[in-house]
Amino acid sequence: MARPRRPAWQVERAKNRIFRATLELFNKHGYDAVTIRRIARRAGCSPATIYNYYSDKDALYLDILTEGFTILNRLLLARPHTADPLQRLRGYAAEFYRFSLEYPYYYDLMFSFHVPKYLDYAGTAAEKAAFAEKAVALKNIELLLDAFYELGWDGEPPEIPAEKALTLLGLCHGIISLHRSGIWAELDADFDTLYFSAVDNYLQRAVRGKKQVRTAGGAPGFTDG
Amino acid sequence: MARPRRPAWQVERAKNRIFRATLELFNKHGYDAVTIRRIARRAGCSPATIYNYYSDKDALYLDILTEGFTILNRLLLARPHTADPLQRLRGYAAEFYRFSLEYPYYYDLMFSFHVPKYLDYAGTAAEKAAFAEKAVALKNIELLLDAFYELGWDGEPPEIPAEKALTLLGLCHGIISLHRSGIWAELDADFDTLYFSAVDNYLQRAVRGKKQVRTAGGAPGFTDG
DNA sequence: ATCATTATATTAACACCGTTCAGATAACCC
DNA sequence: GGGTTATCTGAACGGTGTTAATATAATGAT
Repeated sequence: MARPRRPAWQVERAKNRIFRATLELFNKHGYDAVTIRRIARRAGCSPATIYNYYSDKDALYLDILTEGFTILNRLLLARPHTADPLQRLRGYAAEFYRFSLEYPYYYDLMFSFHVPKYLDYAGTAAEKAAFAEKAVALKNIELLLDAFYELGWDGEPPEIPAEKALTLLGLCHGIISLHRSGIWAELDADFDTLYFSAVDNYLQRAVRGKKQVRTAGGAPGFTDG
Repeated sequence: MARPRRPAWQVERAKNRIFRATLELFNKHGYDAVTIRRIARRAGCSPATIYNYYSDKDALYLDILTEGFTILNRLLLARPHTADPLQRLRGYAAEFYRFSLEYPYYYDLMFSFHVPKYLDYAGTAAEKAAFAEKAVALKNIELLLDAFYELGWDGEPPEIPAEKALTLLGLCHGIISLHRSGIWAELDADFDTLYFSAVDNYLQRAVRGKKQVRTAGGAPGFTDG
């Protein structure tokens, strides 16, 4: 026979050179600047070579996406741990906000664009990378979940904290996203205080409503559509 | 002299043929399918002709954007008017939700993508179209504003209803956006009930907190960033 | 050492994209 | 009809993601 495959670590190293080149371009010049040809130039290979390591550009973005969730996770975990879950959630919200300002490219990729995510890769060659992406993304949500569990009370149905966590995430993202989309650029609302007071109000509500949450009976009047 | 310009209505008619071709492509096949060449084919002209009527593709999207806000406005106004502002806001939220499902391409264009908006066109030839876009978009927000004003009390500082309106919009958009981005596709949270109970809870809070709103003193503890 | 084999890399192309510009076409006034 | 000019278009430019054919290079067997 002839020429066995390179050992896995060598393949990984070559793949990593492409990934790092992509990352540098992405960090410095943003989403649109990441083209196969520029990546190739920076990685010191030909454009076609990239397709030996990534099935297509989307698969490459899947790795970038994972990096984004990893950065966010590192930021969230880097905060000094506060025992009070409410205070912790406030911290998370503040960190999330800061992340959106410091890493706007990542933010859009992670939360705004329709970049292929885990489910889109089920059964494909990139499934493993997609699984990693999902896992890292979930780690962030789990931080919220933990805090809301602590904030809850004994016997609280387990779907309640999940609902609260997702709502908080939605609230934070919604305000950031609308701000970033430029929709209310003309309204000159003070974005900063809007964000923080909205989060604060929501959290206050989540804690004050402890005993009466769910007495509303599941959103009456909304079935009218 | 020779060959005067066509009357304005004729120019407008030609421009409109391009616009309608774009609209049809956009409605049927979405953002990515709208290419200058496809528009030209459908409008029965050459790609270059389009540039006689629109300075560039973004200017064309500005018109599509306006159409989206117009559709939304029509949907919101088509609802039977309810005297209770709270009930009306619920209706708006439901309609907003339905809009995101029925017009997903518009939704992304209006609220998610970084499409050039009014401010980006200040001083350019497309400023007039940009101004129309802004005006229509604001009409939608004003519906929310009106309801929150009614919901308030005499002597309420005027920035409070604005804050509430934008927060509600942020909340609605955030949940929809995260859902659409596919982030929590794997969490199998019931998206429907999540959306409506979040909105309901927020509105309940807005009405219950009438007398104590703002006693929180403007989001303490958030300056830590 | 050479050869056959095959993993890896590259070259060159394909079919697109948005945009521009020189030139064709066509409509009007004189 | 001729001159003028508004309007339209074909062809091109430089870009994109992707792929098929080809070249390079490394190894095991002879």
